[in-house]
Amino acid sequence: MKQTDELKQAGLKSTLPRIKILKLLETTRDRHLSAEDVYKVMLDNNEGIGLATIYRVLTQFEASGLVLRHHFAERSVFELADSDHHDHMVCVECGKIIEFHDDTIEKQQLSVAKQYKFQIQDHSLCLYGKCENCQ
Amino acid sequence: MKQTDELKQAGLKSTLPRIKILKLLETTRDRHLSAEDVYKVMLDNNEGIGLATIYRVLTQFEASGLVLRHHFAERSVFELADSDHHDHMVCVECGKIIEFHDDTIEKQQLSVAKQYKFQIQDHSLCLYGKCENCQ
DNA sequence: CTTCTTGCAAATCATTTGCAGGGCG
DNA sequence: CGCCCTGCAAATGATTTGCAAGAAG
Repeated sequence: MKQTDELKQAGLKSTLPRIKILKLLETTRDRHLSAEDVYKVMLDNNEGIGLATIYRVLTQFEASGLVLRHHFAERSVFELADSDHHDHMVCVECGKIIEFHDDTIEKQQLSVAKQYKFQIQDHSLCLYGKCENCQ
Repeated sequence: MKQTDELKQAGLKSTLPRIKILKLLETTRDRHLSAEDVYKVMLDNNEGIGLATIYRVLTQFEASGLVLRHHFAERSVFELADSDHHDHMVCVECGKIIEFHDDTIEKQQLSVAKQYKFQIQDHSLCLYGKCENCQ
């Protein structure tokens, strides 16, 4: 059971809710799910996992580095943390999320921070607008 | 009375709460206030303005373009919308906010969006870390 | 006066926490 | 079998809304 090992590696006991949530995240790499989203899927599948557990597990996943948390549209969304760093474009029409990475921007951020003697720990860059289909 | 005119120009009836909130924002251009922040100031000044009104007024200000809303640290903060566009660095220790503008980053964002045929309406770039004093 | 606005309290929303019962190692 | 984990319900914190009383034009 792959997820079991991933959880152990992350320092988390392997339990049914955690395995199922991790599995879901792995099958939805192209999306970014909110706790509520995860909850709905679990409901549909009659997994009997409570919303509080989803929040707890996702927070634990974040703490252990398994997932990343973003704050789009005043709501937390999560994605697996095993891909390279990237920023996001969010379509305000359909909610589609496009990931991108741009070295020029990344480097320039460091440069700007240095100018202000600011020690960057993290950053979030999010472009809002309309994706190709919604224009 | 200057604020009265600004409100009318924005299409809002000039009322005492609105004038006072607008005035406060104008005297705190260097900061970014949350609804709660505004409320506390009003309380200290015995203005007798309810928190709900603050929220309503700030939302109306945003809708009319008078102020900008940001979502730092899972909480909405507002700033007058009359200055040039800039991005933010937020100190995770003391909450200090540093504004900056970088043309290279701005241009690169447009370029990236074009690559994905994404029509940018807005963007938010926020660097999190420690400011000079908190390192 | 008539309508838009406000204050207060109650209602929501997303998220967190307390607690008693359950499941993993 | 002990301790960590879970479900459920109640608690929170931020923000919104309903409604009757109050200001603005």
